[in-house]
Amino acid sequence: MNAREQTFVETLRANNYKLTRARRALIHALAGASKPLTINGLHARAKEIDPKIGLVTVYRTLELLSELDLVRSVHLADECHGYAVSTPGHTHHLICRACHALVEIDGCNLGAFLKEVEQRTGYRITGHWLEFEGLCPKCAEAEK
Amino acid sequence: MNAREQTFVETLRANNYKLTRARRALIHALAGASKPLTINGLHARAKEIDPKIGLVTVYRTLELLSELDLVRSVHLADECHGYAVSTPGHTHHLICRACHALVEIDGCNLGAFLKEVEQRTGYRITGHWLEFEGLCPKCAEAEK
DNA sequence: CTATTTGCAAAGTGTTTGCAGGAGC
DNA sequence: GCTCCTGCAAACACTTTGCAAATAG
Repeated sequence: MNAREQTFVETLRANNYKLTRARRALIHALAGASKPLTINGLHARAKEIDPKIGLVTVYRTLELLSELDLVRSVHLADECHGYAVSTPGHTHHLICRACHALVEIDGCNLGAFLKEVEQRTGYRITGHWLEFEGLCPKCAEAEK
Repeated sequence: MNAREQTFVETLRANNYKLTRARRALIHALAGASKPLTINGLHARAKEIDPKIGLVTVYRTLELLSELDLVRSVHLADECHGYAVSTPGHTHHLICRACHALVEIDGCNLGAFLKEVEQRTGYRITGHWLEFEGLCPKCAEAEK
């Protein structure tokens, strides 16, 4: 069990949620992922651990984990809904358009641009959402 | 017929697409909008002009207009798929979270940040997607 | 032992496809 | 007149809900 899984388990306990077979399986599937996965992808992975887990449970568990800020949903260009483990704080995502590997970008220096936009438009900006798409070193190499 | 509609019509013609009753209705619905609309919203608006227009045609026409870069899809926080008229070039969107009014932000000074991220990650970044959420002046006023 | 959680089945949404009739050029 | 486009219905995919049985604590 790695550090990520540890956090999941502790957070669930701290909030009085039971640690069931299905939840363990899904947590493991999530914690081991290096890229955002779709609901179906997660279901498939979780099934390897607990073959009985149903798709419905995946939906419900993701909703729960999402409320606890343990996972966060990512919008992929092609398929709208992906889920990835969330690291605390404000981050952005960089996703490889070939293999879908995901890197979290922390430290976001949009501040100045944001202020400029606020002045230009009169809006009060309360949030933003930034995603980068590109090629990871491996895929860039492979494409040559 | 305003300038936007003109562009729509010309682009369709230039690509050998027919200018049908349904397309006119949808174009009008789009061109008059100041905020991104959902499929259903567009369907409702288009129906005011051509009561016979079916939802299916809205889907198909939006797909077409999207291919021609005349509209672009926007991801709203709550409802995933919205469509807005696209102005040419690279822009970002600022959307009021209360009334959904949309402002296009042109001039995007992400360049430096982008380079930094490229160096940090080794990725070659080929695209990005930025959306701001906030309160427009009117709604900010109303909320007091 | 009790309350929560699960899995199944079924209902509900939103989107896409096949096809015959209708409209644009 | 010929082709492209539309509308309908039905198929399809994805997500949510109701409920009885299973299980964690």
